[in-house]
Amino acid sequence: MYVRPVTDAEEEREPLEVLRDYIAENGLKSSRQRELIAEVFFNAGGHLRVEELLERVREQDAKIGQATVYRTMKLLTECGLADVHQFGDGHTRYEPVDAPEEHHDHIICRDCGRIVEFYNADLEALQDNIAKAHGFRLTSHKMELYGRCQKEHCEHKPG
Amino acid sequence: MYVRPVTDAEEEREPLEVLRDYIAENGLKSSRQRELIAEVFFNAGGHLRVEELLERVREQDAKIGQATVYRTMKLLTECGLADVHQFGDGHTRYEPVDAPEEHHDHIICRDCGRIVEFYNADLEALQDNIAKAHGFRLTSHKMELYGRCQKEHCEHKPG
DNA sequence: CTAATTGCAAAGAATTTGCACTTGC
DNA sequence: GCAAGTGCAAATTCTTTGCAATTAG
Repeated sequence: MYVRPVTDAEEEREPLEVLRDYIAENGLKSSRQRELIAEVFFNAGGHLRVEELLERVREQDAKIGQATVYRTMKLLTECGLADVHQFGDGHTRYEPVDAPEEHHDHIICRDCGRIVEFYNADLEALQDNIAKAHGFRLTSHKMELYGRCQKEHCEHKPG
Repeated sequence: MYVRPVTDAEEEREPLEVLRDYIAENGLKSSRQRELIAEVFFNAGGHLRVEELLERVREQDAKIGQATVYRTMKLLTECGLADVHQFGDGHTRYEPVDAPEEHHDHIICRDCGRIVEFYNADLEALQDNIAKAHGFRLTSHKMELYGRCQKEHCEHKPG
């Protein structure tokens, strides 16, 4: 797994802090529900479907409505704290954006559904060049590699 | 737009021919509807939503059911003649696979929704290497660059 | 106080499925 | 003739929305 090097200068801000600031700056209000959903989301390890997230959130507060989870995930996406993915299994997945400046991509196993993250600097640079060559100013990208992982690593079965 | 060089040796087979063979080899049956849907699909230029495809197909035969279009697109995907894409606007899009060995990727404009295709050999090679490095045998990939095209090219508005 | 947020249930949108009828092989 | 394909409508699944009640600032 790629581990981002964090220097003192670029120290990361807590996601919840970023969220609170965004809320304050936009005339919104914080709430117990939003805090809970965000907290569960950021501690969950990523690639969560809304359904899974709702499940985990309800372990802490059974009364949370699914609409609130949808609304909160949209909010987190707006303020740049979450990324949306469609890996082709029909489920929308959200993933925390820990370090906006160090984007990562995904390899998905067609056999077992395992999702592996990777980071490749050459790839990032290449993408920028391609976009420029076509007259685009790049804002983000998604790259998904689909394949089969070696048998010895292929532990889980698709859900 | 990238144009694939076609040599005599790797001459392309007509998609409809490929489809007919697949049907024959798998104990399926051809039908007027399938032929029509496939024909419209391959002549449509790509990135079609099912809804748009259904519309165009019904111009030729108003009685075609939407379920048939869904079922046919699934069939075309199975036999490698169509690729599925989710570009994040909430619509599933299908695109013809003309030349399986010359995959292309997409740049999508966040402002006008324009979808531009590109091919980059370095990118393809890099992907293979990345997959290998993670113990995956690559079967396919999707890469989507999101950005903003220069104003002078930004003609259409998002639909 | 006032406006934003919530939970619920209903509404929507996209896709799949059951089934009787039709059609290709 | 039999199995596969079709069209329709109903059923699913995922997500959004309307609204009255609640809550943060």
